Amino acid sequence: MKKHHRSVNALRRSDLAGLTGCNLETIRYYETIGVMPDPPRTARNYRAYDQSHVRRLRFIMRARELGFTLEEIRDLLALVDGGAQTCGEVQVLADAHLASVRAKIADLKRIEHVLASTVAQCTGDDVPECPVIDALSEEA
Amino acid sequence: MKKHHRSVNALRRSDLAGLTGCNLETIRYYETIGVMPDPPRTARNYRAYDQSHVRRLRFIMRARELGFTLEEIRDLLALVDGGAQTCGEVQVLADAHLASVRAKIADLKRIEHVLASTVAQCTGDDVPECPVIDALSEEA
DNA sequence: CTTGAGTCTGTATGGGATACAGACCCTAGA
DNA sequence: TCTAGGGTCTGTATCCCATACAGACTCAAG
Repeated sequence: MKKHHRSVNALRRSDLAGLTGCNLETIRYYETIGVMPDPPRTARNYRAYDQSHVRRLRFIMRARELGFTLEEIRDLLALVDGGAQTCGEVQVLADAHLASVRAKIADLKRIEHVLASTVAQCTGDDVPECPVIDALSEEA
Repeated sequence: MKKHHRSVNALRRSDLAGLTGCNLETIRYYETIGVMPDPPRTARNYRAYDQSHVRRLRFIMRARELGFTLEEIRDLLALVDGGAQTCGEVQVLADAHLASVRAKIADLKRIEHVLASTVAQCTGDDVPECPVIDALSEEA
């Protein structure tokens, strides 16, 4: 047994980071903004995490991967923490997020279209005339 | 004639903002980061813009609308300011930007797909079981 | 006991703005 | 001519989502 002087199953910050893949400092950040709870401390003031923290951090990370903002995640967690979340409530949040993701995609597609069709006109030559510069400079 | 005591065609900050639709404070921000030049000042230290500033700010705003970062815009402007930009040089920058836009779209589409197919399983009912929560909580 | 690694806190950085405070100034109306 | 209101000036704070670093402390292995 390694770590035999530490209380059973107590995880330090680096352990939690290792188990979740989350950056060390980010964990602390999540605590200060309140999406992760302040963990209990050892006698020497070290954070002592357990499996519940691992689960919660993974939840947060998966939500972030799906593009939920920390504010949205806070709302999701508030439902879950209340213990009485309903599928309906969660769906409202998820649908709202989905809508904003779709809006961003639409925005970027518009940009991509303009950009691609402009760049397509470039000769790529050693000449100063350039459709991209023209598009940005035009006195529309 | 209005404004007859101001030097001919001198534009104040609010004039430039009005002509371009750019936020007042943003203009100052662009000056501090150097994408807009420090304009000449009146005797009383007021910024005195002219048409060249209008053109440059419009250029910047169009580039921002196309999602260029201010850093990328700085590069574009450096080429233009050099007066010897070539279509080839500009194309390199625009192509790089286009690639990053496409990467973002791909990312968001992946997110959209996961999110949409998960939410589609929601009953929306007043029950605690929810596929979205399950997906975020799963011990994968 | 020493040494290196881990942890603690507070604070700075980044991008891209936006907002506000407190001082100054300008112009139109009375 | 005075005054009231707006505009302008600067510096600094705020937002989001982290990431990084400094300086102090502590822990574990040799």
